[in-house]
Amino acid sequence: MGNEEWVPLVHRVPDLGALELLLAVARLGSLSGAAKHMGITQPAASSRIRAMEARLGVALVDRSPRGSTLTAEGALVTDWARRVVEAAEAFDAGAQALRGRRDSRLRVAASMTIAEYLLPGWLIALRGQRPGTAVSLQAGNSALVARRVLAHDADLGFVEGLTVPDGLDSAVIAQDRLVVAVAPEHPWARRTKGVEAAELASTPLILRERGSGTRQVLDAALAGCGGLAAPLLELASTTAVKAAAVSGAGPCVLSELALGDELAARRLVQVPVTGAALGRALRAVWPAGSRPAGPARDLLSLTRVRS
Amino acid sequence: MGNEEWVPLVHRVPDLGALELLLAVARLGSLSGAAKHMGITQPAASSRIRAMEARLGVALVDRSPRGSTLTAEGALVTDWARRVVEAAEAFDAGAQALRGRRDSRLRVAASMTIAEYLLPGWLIALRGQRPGTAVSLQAGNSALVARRVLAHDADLGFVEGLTVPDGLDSAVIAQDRLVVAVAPEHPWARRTKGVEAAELASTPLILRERGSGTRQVLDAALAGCGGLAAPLLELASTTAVKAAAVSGAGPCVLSELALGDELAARRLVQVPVTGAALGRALRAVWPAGSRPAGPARDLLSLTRVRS
DNA sequence: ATGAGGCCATAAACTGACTTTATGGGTAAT
DNA sequence: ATTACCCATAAAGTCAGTTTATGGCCTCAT
Repeated sequence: MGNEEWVPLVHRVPDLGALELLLAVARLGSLSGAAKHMGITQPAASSRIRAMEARLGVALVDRSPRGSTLTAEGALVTDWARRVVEAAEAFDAGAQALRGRRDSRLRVAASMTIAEYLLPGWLIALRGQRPGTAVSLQAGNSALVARRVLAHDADLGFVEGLTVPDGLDSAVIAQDRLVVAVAPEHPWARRTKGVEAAELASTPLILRERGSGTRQVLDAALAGCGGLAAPLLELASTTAVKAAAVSGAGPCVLSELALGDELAARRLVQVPVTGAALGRALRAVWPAGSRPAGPARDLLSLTRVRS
Repeated sequence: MGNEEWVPLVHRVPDLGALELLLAVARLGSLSGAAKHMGITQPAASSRIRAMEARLGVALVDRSPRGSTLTAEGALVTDWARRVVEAAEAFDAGAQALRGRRDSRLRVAASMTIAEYLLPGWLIALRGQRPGTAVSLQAGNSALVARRVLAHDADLGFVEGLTVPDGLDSAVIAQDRLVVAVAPEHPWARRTKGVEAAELASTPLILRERGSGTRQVLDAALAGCGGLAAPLLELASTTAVKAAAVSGAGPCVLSELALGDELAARRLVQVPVTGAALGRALRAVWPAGSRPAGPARDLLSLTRVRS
């Protein structure tokens, strides 16, 4: 992250409106159609696409008197643009949930990992099938989630701990797994067989602070190996942990959900672990006895793992 | 994708500059520091953050005379913003590679799936460790990649077929897997045991067009089960296939790389397949005999799977 | 062929969001 | 107290993106 000569991204990447416009052009097959879809005029769309092509230095669309189609490069750029726009949609879904504080119809409480990585996608899906639903979101640790749900301050909760808090019914919605990851230069990156649980337990690691769900699972999994060594670093956020590991400080342990991007980009390399169960269930929870109904049931059915 | 009343995303999501600024505030702990980092003045940063808070309806930062820290909601929003910015960085890395046509130092040819989903991440990593390297990218099917590499029009190629084209050396860089996915309402979504290869082979599927690497692997894997039934739909792009499957047209088969987002958001549900090997190796290729050197070697070492 | 209806490009005037410049008030450490 | 951070506010400036207005090109149906 810490580059010397940093030119802000904004000057090199078209803005979200332009990317969205490009997607519309790809889908509708014409600039004027895309313009209408976006609520702007045709010359505006033409100018924006042209500006984008100039900035990227590549022709994106083939214009013809009966429509516009993507060039080969345009198709590739559009695919990358789609990922940006989808991330923006997830941002929007989360932000909308965060905004609707008291008065909304479905109130959700979720642990950090779930709120960060899974909920935005679910909310997009929920909006797709029940467009009217207003959702509010409260994020915090498992104890907070349990308290909210029990007090009926939330209609549905999502937790990632090992145990279900008392007074709540639950359903497993996904399996998460803790993953050990190191920078590509780290000796562990070249290990064929990964590491034994005992070696992992005796190695100083980069971890989330004590009390986080992640830390709790790791403690429990390595209890049989003499417990965890003193941490190398203890950081407050997932991102800080990743950044430290990427910079080569040492091995880190995080949810595979949180490590997806880093592993795909090879900024970090996964190290297999033998002899310890690092899996954990992600659960939806609700007050014992009362089965979720209405919007809560809709969301639950979107997330529930079938088995 | 086809909503009735469509308000463009731009009006609901802050622009990339604002998101980037928010990340800078989170990292540096002050508005003025973030402003300097972004090359704007402190009042501009203050105003932008304020505008973003007003738009989202949530306080994002706690301002104090000795710095600004994120609120709890701000931390969550920042994590979502980070995903948008990372997607934008991937866009930029890809776009830069696309722009540098003839004259650049490292010329890469890659198949569509790899160019879409993996290369941008690798290029970000490459830029991180060799900032000066200019990369150009050509995307196409395996045959085109092979031709480019053989003709020394590309220094390094990436293919996803079953076989390595003649005259090329290769290294496996990752394992990909074809995944069968259906809309959550589809009967297969509730199957406990997934589907048998024979049943898959006899079911009309939504597929990429013949000749794509994906299609080729699927044909080969199901050859033993009497071959593939006539496709339900045959579409030209990964995105079109996903859209058709999401809308409930039927089961689709795509790379797990392409399906990541849809599976996480539960727009599609994965169906396990028994009795067929749907894995495939993703390979880097280069002219036989000549081991990659210089920037090509750097990129290769970033992507290579350790084993 | 000829007119109608698509599509896209260009030019000029307009608008507003974001910016800088300029200033003031607050806290903490020397 | 002085210095050095931090942030907020107000007013003036700037530029990208917009609309309005127009024209050219192609295809299809009459």
